[in-house]
Amino acid sequence: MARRAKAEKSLNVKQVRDAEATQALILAAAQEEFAQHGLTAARTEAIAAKTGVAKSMIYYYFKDKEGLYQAVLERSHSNLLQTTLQLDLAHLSPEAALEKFLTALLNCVSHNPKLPMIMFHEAVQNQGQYYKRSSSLSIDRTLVEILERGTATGAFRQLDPFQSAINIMGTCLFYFIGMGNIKHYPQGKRLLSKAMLEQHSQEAIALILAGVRKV
Amino acid sequence: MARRAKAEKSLNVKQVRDAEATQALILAAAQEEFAQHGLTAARTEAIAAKTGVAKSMIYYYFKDKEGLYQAVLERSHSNLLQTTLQLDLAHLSPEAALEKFLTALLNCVSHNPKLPMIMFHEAVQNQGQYYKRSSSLSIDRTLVEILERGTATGAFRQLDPFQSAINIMGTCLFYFIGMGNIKHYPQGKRLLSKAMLEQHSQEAIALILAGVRKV
DNA sequence: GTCTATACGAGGATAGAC
DNA sequence: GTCTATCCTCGTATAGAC
Repeated sequence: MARRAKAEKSLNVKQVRDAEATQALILAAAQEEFAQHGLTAARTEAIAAKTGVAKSMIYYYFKDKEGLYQAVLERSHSNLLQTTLQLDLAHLSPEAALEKFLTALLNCVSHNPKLPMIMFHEAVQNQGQYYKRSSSLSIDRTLVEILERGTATGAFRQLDPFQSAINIMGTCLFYFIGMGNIKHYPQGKRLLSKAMLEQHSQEAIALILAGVRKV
Repeated sequence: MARRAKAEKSLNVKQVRDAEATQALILAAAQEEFAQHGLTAARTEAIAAKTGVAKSMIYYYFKDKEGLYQAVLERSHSNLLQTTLQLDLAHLSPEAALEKFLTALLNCVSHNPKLPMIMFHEAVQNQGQYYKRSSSLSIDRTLVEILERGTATGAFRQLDPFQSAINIMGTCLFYFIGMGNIKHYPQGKRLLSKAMLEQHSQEAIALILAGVRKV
């Protein structure tokens, strides 16, 4: 109970016997664990320890580890999915649309840096079998469409929209995925500080916009 | 024995009782397994099954799972490390140096598409604790130096070399990491076909060179 | 060097009290 | 809804024969 009270405090939750609060607690801890380890290597034990609730609550609310994983996956993607769908890019020029899209994307992941790690584990470990269901593919499709429009109007140079969409996503997301290796680079900056995240967004957008623009 | 003979044939190995051959067999299978699952989620059982040798041979040659992991990590990186060190970029213009570096990098990973997956399991799961030792940081340092030189001479636009190096690596490597998710995108192409790999290299280089060049 | 058989611990999942 | 205690499978690692 001491452990639970502490965990609750750090996450701004109060009641001691509240279904929703407990679920939220578990989901938050699970997101961290799955982000670092992926489905197979994640430990329900570790998740329970972080939340302060009993391990069995995971099974009570989510049936099994896989159920919890799918809940985390869906919850993590929904934010980004909502955001990109609400952008209303059709009336913008390709370049303006691209910049708006990238700003939204980078803002999302800056506020949820675990998301790229989760996506990555899902891609590599599970070959995207769960990702497939959670129709997050629409994010990529949005980007491809912007690029297609830009090459058609001549605003962008001749490029392959599909390949370029992948490479652009890489430019934005790699920072978060490679963090664990990057941080050993001899330079004292905290990669998740507000200043560094802001700088990363600006640098990524600048690189991409310059990279696609017609010369 | 039937299983072993088969595995040996597919990897062009012959003798039935040969220390080096067995080690190579295990290393090859382990690389695949670790690439997909990372250290913790990898199964020694699965590695043994792929090779056709008994599970206990892993422990005979590599002491334990972690020992095998480190051997795989070192072996996987050495190729890329060798290549980048031999490039002799100092006498080239920043732009030429960058193109040569990128070509070498993309060529390496195209021939060993598992490498980026291994690097990033290492980054995410293990926070780069093994990567750190295997002085592979020199690859990134090479790229940072090219960018520093380019901004100093005015060949490149004003950009942060450290941030840009990360983003550039992302442009090149994300394709391989995100493959599991990307392949579900509704388009019939095999991402690892020679044609697609070649196209990816060209698109990535084009995007990056255009992205850093002074306008 | 290679195999088979097995010990042993870790971790997913459940039972049942409160 | 939540906890404690427990079951049992899976997976690492070793022993020992060939």
